Amino acid sequence: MPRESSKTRQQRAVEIDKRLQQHYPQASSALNWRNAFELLVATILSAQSTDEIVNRVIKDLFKKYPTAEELAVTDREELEQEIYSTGFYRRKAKNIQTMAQKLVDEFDGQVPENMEEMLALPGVARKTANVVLNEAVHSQTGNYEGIAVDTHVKRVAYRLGLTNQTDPKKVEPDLMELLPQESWRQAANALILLGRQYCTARKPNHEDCPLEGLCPKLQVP
DNA sequence: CTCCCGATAT
DNA sequence: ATATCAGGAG
Repeated sequence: MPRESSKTRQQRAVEIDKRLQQHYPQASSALNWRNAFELLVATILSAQSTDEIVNRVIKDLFKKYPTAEELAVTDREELEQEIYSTGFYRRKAKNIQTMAQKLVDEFDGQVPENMEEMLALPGVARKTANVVLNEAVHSQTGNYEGIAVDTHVKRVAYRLGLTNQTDPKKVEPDLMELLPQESWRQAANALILLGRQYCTARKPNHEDCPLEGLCPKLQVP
């Protein structure tokens, strides 16, 4: 691996990180959660859905089922109906209930606070685990274990030339190497906002993009 | 790789 | 009509 190109990418990553912090200083999850359990459920529901729809659904959902205990034992079809509009509702309902039951059985109904136990929960992989750990557990300490790579982070990071990978599991270590650990939470949230507002999947707005000058304007893979 | 799946933008 | 939306499991 040539020294020149790696250095250039690293330096651009620093500039991008700085620009993102300037433009999105308070970037955080747009999901309306009040505790780690709510964020965990909300993030499971957010698969192939939008924050707007998920927020609409969880408002009523947590009014009916505020805790893991209540969510674990409720009627499956009733839960499916409650989360229907987020899509994948059968699989999500099953995952949420088995996950909630495991929290009750093994963690006194609480969300575990480390990566290994998070990943052992049904329906939870690195993206969801990183979101919950970074936003609800480590947000004050900055002791992040990884970067939440969702569809926006994956797309924007690729277009910015921060990775040549398209698999989110391979994008994450690339970003972890390029960005300082204390930026991992903020940077991911800022990349999501940038992805929603400017670097959209279908029609990226290069003219008004706050990262103007730092982007090679790569085409979508 | 396929499947799961409704809501919305283009 | 089709692509895409804070993905994960088999």
